[in-house]
Amino acid sequence: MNLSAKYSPGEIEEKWYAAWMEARIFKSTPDHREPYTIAIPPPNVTGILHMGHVLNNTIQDVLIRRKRMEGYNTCWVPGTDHASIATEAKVVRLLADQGISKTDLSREEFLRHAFAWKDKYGGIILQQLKKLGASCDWDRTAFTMDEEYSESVIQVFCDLFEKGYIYRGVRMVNWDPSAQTAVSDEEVIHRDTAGKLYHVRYPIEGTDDQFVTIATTRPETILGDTAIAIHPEDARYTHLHGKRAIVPLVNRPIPIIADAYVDREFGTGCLKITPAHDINDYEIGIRHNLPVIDALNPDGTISEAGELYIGKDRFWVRKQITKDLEEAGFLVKTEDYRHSVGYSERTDAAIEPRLSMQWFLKMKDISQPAYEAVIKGEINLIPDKFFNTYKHWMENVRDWCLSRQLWWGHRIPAFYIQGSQTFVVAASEAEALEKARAKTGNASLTAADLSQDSDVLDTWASSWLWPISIFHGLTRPGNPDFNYYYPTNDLVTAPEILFFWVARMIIAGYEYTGKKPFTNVYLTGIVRDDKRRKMSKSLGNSPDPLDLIDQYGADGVRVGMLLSSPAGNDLLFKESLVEQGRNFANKVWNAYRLVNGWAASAAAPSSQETIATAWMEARLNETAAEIRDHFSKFRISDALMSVYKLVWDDFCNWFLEMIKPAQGEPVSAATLSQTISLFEKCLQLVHPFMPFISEEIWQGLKERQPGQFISTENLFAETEPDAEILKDLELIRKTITDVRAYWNDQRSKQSGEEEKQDLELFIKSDNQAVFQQYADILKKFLRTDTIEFVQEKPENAGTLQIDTTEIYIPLPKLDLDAEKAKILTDIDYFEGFLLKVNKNLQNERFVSSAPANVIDREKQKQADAEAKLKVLRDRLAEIGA
RNA sequence: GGGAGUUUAGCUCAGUUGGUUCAGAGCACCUGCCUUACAAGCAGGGGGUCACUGGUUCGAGCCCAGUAACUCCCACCA
Repeated sequence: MNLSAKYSPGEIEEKWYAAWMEARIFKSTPDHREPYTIAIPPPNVTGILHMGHVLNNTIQDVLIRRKRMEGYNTCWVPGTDHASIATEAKVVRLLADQGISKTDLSREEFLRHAFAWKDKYGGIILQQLKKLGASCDWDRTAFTMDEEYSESVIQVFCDLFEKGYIYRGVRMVNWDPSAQTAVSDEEVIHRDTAGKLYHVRYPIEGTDDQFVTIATTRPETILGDTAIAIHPEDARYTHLHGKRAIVPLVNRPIPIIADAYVDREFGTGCLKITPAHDINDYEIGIRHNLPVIDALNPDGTISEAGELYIGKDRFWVRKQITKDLEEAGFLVKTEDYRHSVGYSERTDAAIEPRLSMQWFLKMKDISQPAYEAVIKGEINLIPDKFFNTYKHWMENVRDWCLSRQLWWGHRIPAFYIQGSQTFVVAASEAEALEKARAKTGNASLTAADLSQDSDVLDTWASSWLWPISIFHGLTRPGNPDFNYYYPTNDLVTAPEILFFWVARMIIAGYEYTGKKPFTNVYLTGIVRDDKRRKMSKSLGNSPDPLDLIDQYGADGVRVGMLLSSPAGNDLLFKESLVEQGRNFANKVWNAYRLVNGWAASAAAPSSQETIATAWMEARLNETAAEIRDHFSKFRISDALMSVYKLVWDDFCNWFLEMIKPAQGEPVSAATLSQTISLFEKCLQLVHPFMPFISEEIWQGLKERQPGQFISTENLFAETEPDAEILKDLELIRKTITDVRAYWNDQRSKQSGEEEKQDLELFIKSDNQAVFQQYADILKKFLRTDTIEFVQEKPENAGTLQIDTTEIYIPLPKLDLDAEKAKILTDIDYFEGFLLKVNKNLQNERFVSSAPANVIDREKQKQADAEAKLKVLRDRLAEIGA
């Protein structure tokens, strides 16, 4: 078979993904084996694959594939999130492009458009995950607005209401004027923003020339002012106590109140109070019983209550009112001012604090088991630095605003009776009617008398049920899938949503199943560019993962992504990492080309072949143990690096070179078959990281049965590595490296014909047996025919010392001065070293307090150093000091 | 303002309860090689006062205190 010198992933990846699907090896059904389950963090249904997804899903796939090969019944459940705000915003934009305004549509019409959009574009991201190699059980693909899933969301809402955890109330919320909905605290991003601080004076009622001056960054909110506040002990303003001020332009008299909240140091020490549009003002308003003037409409324009500028946008008004205040003589001064402004995570609109009627979930009691679970270590956060973050958040948990003023999502199952504020909560309209009749005592109520709350639930109020509802644990409690797969094992997600999602899943898990939803939470880092900037569309610094896959192959992308991403650390993504991944794939490919081209002979294996296979076997077992350890600690990139070095250095550069026959020559049949078996084992270690190429080569190495795949073979058994051969080969490898370096260096100092002299080795060693045993390997790697063992140094030979072994290498031109200098440097070093060791051993407190093994080591160090020094001093004497 | 974390080679990071010859890895860099699997490669090499200062200890990259710089999370002053 002729194989290309360059590995081309494209067709191979498609071929094997199709074969895996055909053979249904990702499919999981409950059986006698131990399950290993991961619930995917569902991406937005209309999302497309970005680098964050690549990182996150590569890690999940690595975990799943590894466990699959270890014999677990692995189940990775994929799915998507309806992502209420993000999706609704997208649909609104799409409709706007078609000239349709959301406000012109009925709820039903809008939802028809939204579902059409979802059906067309929804799930694209899942197809993209397949390109990456994600081995999900696609038959289980879930969506948070599936009928049964929705049922569970509503069921939970009703239940929480019954239990008294849910309440309805007027609260100051973060209002997104663009999406026209409340958003949670977690969805507000605070950014330092350049603004202005406007100093505005309010006339004191009943005077012509007295004013009180306040400072504000939002002059348009003057329209909603209902008081001026000063600090009760501020001597500058005691004369104002009990007086009233006049709001400029609108000419509304408002009280001047005293409240200790006011910071005397800031601005003028006077604070205007706008209860409807500032959370602190709102609280002051409650304390002082102030009226509330809501001067803003939901879309961010001035409402009728604002009296002026009605219907104009808040930012336009800010400019205009400044001008008008100035003209009327109320604007004292304006200064540049940087301050923190909240922006909507979804729409990037500046958030307005706004009073509105919302639904809330009381968090304190319900979150207690979730708090304890992590404290007690029932659930592990990886890395554990997130433990403190989690603890801190849980100890200061705030009530959760559940309602969103959107249409796309789960509609809140509250039904108002005859347009009043009296309501019932029920899972269906029929049930609601029953409850309404009971509540009102009016048996003649009909469905027409009920109107359902128009809000939908926060997205997280559905996705917090994810690990439960993907197995229908609420709608069909105790079903076999749920019993078998739940709790899931590992969750892989971003730290950004630790509170949004992870904490709430834990809460829901304990509340509704009495069990944790998962055991380990692996928190990935954020994918950044090499300048540590977050990848974003606007910066244009985010490569398209699909382009990368086209260019480098999915295996290369996966490896590139994992090469430098320990858990919880941000990943500085560079395309060169993906290149490195591709190069690794190519390396493996070429190892395959080499082995594939070998013919088998009937001859018995040579001694070096026997040594090579035994050594490779030992290295493999040693590294496999290392990798197991890394996986047990979720050190995925360390595990990858172990595999990388095992394959590249040990397997390719040492093992294959050891057994490689001269061109066109065969290798012994026994060695060839052992090589194939060793290669297979390497590929099994590679497979979780590079599923495609490992499958391709594994299939090519031997005839396979239909339905036989690399992942259906269990990982090889744990075997203790042969320590002796590892130690011996370590010495041999060091010898080869040192001799090469020495020979290269010396040759560069020779000149003319002398350079052509062949390398010859004469060895004087108290370790002679080992060198003898591996002489063939030394000869092969050093390209020499001559290795002899001697007691005396030959004429005209330089000396290379390794530990206490002396290797004499004949050279036409010797640089004795350089050799002497080197000996002196080494003597210096080892004398210093010995001094330190001796100091320890002569120190009574060391000898009495250090453990026995440490003392033994110290004695060994002493002996080693003394032996080396002796050889060095002898050489120095011989050379003629 | 509250909390957490980081600081080790040019870059990104390991260094597992203080004890091998401990100062490491990958990449980058330098040198020599188109050696018959692979130049997407092979062989070899240089490079760090472990942020700083003090302390504990027979012994500190590791523990303690202080200092400096940076990062993140939470809350937020109009």
